[in-house]
Amino acid sequence: MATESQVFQQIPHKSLREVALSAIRQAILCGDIKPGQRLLETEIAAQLGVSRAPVREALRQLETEGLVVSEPHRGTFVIELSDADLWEIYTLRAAIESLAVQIVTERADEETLARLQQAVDEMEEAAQARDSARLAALDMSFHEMLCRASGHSRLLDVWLSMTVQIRTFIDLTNTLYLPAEDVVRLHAEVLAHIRNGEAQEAGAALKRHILDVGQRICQLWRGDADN
Amino acid sequence: MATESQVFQQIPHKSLREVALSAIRQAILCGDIKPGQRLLETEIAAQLGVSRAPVREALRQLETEGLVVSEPHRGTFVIELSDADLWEIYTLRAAIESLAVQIVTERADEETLARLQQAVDEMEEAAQARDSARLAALDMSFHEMLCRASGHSRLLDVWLSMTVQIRTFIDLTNTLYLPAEDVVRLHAEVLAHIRNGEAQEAGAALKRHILDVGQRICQLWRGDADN
DNA sequence: TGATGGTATAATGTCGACATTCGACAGTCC
DNA sequence: GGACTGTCGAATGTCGACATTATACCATCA
Repeated sequence: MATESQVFQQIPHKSLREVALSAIRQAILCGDIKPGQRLLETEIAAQLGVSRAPVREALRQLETEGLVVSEPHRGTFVIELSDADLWEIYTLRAAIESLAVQIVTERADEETLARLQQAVDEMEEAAQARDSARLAALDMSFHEMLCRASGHSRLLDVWLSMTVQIRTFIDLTNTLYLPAEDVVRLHAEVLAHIRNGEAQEAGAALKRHILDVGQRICQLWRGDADN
Repeated sequence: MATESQVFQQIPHKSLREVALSAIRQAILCGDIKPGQRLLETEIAAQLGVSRAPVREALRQLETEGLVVSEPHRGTFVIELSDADLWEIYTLRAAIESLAVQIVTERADEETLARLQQAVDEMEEAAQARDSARLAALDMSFHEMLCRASGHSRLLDVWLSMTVQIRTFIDLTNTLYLPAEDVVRLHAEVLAHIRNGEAQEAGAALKRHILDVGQRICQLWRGDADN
């Protein structure tokens, strides 16, 4: 390279497949397409103004991501989550996030700690302001930060897949499953363990927290199912 | 149904995409296609006697499975694993298999226990017969059984993805990374904990075992890299 | 001699059309 | 009237062809 430093950022080269992928995923997560609903390749292609080929490839990818299921010659459908699925997702999240926080504890740099601390601080504010939507968003953000900070790309992939599946079920960033004070306290607790270098304790605390939320969501699901 | 019992077995309805998927995956795992090697859609399609469409979809699926990577307009390549990748895979395996064995401990039925016991018994035989290939295969089989017995489909998916990636690197069923006696002993230990209902201990033992093997493989990789 | 620019080639990205298959509906027979 | 069977429409599965783009090679020029 003749240029001494990075001057230009890479120009984003988006294929139609990637565009279709994002569009469909967002439509599902926004709730524009509901769980169980059928995804018509022809219609999606027509709406996006592209041919069926990139749409098909995007659907295949969404299938391996676990957002949709498809049956041969029958079509592709948005997943419907049972309580067994919720159990799977939350137990898996508990296991991998526990690993993530242990890794973070062992390698945490100042910047990461500062960002986690900032999230907790903002949680505190949101809790006092009774802004539960913001609090829920910060909650998710804290967990995602942990997974990213672990530098464990496969762990992050699994985490993203699980949370995306959950989002088809409910908008996690808008609902709280714990009293606001508890949310703040539990995350502050984990962060304290990270600061103290207590990897085991941090992992255990986070695991308990996630399993607890999972149980509450399962209970809520059963309550909804009665309707 | 007019027929009283099942007379005909289901006709296996395999789409060309699935056929291509299996064929390519097996070719990679068998070592016919080596890590880093380019996968030409046209050539694969020609060899399989199909068009490029199902081959492309199969490659996309292999990509999300983590077996290949593809760059826009450049092509698709078999993954090459660095020591960082091996570290990711083994730490993740340790975390999820630990979860799997805890679940199995809590719900193990007699049949599952019997099959696990049989695997350990056969390990014992293989160890005494100095049949390391068979021992390695039984080892993998034991771990896979645990993941299947957990009834946790997402956990199993992640496990399969990780082990498939590892197999592009080395044929796990043909190489041993521990003395034969240790292999038998460690698995027998885990099984004993399962029988005793000691979920925590079973999980911890399995986690140690996997991380240990992971470290050995990483060391081996560094040794190989010097060549 | 080295760097720059153009060109050829080959692979991927995308498209429209045809083949295959599934589900529903109507017709027929008992 | 009920159950089986044949037909029809629509969506998916597959194909071959064209468009786009990256790479290698070669000619040109300072």
